[in-house]
Amino acid sequence: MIGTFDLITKLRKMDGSFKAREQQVSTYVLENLETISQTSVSNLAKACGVSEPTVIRYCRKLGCDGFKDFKIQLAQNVAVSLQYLSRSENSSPRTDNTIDQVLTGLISTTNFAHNQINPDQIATAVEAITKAQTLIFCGVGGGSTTVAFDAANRFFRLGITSLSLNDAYLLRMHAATLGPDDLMFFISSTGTPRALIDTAKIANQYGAATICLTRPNSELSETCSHTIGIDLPEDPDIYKPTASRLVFLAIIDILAASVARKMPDKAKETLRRIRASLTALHGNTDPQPIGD
Amino acid sequence: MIGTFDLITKLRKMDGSFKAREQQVSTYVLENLETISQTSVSNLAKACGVSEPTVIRYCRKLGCDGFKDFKIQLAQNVAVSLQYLSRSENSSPRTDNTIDQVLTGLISTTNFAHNQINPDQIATAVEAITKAQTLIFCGVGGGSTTVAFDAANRFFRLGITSLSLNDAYLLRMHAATLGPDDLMFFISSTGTPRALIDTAKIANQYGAATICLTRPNSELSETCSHTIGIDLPEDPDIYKPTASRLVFLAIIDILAASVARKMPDKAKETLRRIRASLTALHGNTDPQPIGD
DNA sequence: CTCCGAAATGTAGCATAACTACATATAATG
DNA sequence: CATTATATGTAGTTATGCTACATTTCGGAG
Repeated sequence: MIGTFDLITKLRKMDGSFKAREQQVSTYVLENLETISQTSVSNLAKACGVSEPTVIRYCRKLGCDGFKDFKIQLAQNVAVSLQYLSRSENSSPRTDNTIDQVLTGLISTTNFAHNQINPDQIATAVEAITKAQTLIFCGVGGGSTTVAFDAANRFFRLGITSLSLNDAYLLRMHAATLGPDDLMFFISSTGTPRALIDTAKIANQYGAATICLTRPNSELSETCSHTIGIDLPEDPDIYKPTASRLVFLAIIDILAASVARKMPDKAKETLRRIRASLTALHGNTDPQPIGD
Repeated sequence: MIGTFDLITKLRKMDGSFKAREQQVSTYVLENLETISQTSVSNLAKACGVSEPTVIRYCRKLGCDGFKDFKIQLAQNVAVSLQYLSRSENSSPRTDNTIDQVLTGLISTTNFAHNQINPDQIATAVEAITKAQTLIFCGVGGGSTTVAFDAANRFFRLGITSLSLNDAYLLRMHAATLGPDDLMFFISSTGTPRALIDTAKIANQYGAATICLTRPNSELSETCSHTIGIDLPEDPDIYKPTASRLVFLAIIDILAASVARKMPDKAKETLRRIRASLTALHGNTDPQPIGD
């Protein structure tokens, strides 16, 4: 929808090639970019010493639907262009821009992930999770451990029995206790840890579903029955921690949200109970991350 | 100029505190952020099963001049949030856009946080952390527990003794063992949990540094010696998990990266050792999230 | 010149959008 | 159960964006 191929640029580029009256409009617009969105055709026309239809024809020439569309596109362009200018005031000297670096990294990694995520894989995973009685999230090595921990924490809130494991022995032991109603979910950025691969094999053997969130075509991915494949670039700057686990967490969020929407009643009730159980502690029922 | 201090955020923040009909509008808006700018009051009202004035009142409640203003501000917000998410139409049918919703939420929350983070507070925290011998990260309630866990995991990689706690008893007990060389780092999205506040008091008493990453002006914030203040909107759609803990994690990343840069030699050596210890397991020294 | 025709611009009126004032319904309170 | 408050809807007003058509302007052929 947002066909906004940088309207301002287009406008500048075409400037000069307009017929006399439209040029007047163009000049005025360029000088008042920020305020146009609050103006009406008639005002703008008056300000340019031009008739209303001229303004509209001008908008059309720029590829907009009409004045309305023009205003919105322009407003969006301006907002995008100006967003960085405004943030310099409150922030101090800013000698070191680690803040920018990390947050920019997070955004670009998110964007990168967005293109990689295969909705079908998500859908398949969601279906499997919905069917499962018990979820076991497995991650080893630190980053993935965090993700697994958080995942269990998310899904139990939906009323699904969930736990997370990160110990190589416990992984195998748990796998051996599973049955067809259970699901083991493996998290790994590399897809190589032996502990996970072996555990997946055991789980498969006993008929449990196995899903992994990991690099596609990795050994772990080959072993599990479903894969959510994602291959994120690691920043070689060892001081700049990777954003990949954040994206993994975001994917867990996607799964949790999708699952919740498939079973809204149960989830709603569970969350209500959880929230109620917390009210006594906080005396506060505002929207909050349920459980701090 | 653009008074648009992230309308989407505001909208999410206030969500839940609306009266019934306005809530209906809010819900619809949140689910159709991108298309609102092309809609008219009457259409929107119809789509929500609500009367036109209700829609307008809703806009006013959000601080907009009227529907017109609302549309423009929202369009600008969406543009800023979405500029990163490449709208590639490779993404399949898109019947259910949970993926987009979660990732868009993450990005807009990140942008929002970017504007809130005070570099001075970060700098102060970094200095304190650099001086500390032992770091104890404290978070209770699930989300913050994850963050604390991950934080300890990050900082130990820099060669700083770090652990994380989430048990109310252990928190207090540990606090009682601390001295001036130690630092307790509290994580809470609300800043209200008793366990954390009490623990901070104990830690203060014994001369340990206390830093919190939480809502500014909260009780926790008042108790600690330093605060990294951030007040994130919670998405009241209980099915859509909050992005706030992801931003918290990103802030931890910022801290870790900053600390690492202040002590590059030690950190580098530690990371080298960690990586070496893992090579045997993976046979792989490519840039990777150190430790899967 | 002046006449024609095409391009450029304007006029006036229409449909719809946004908004307002007031009326009705619903919930809270004594 | 009556009485306020609060929430929501109805219907009508104003302003906005747009369209169909009229008028002007200008370049060139006769």
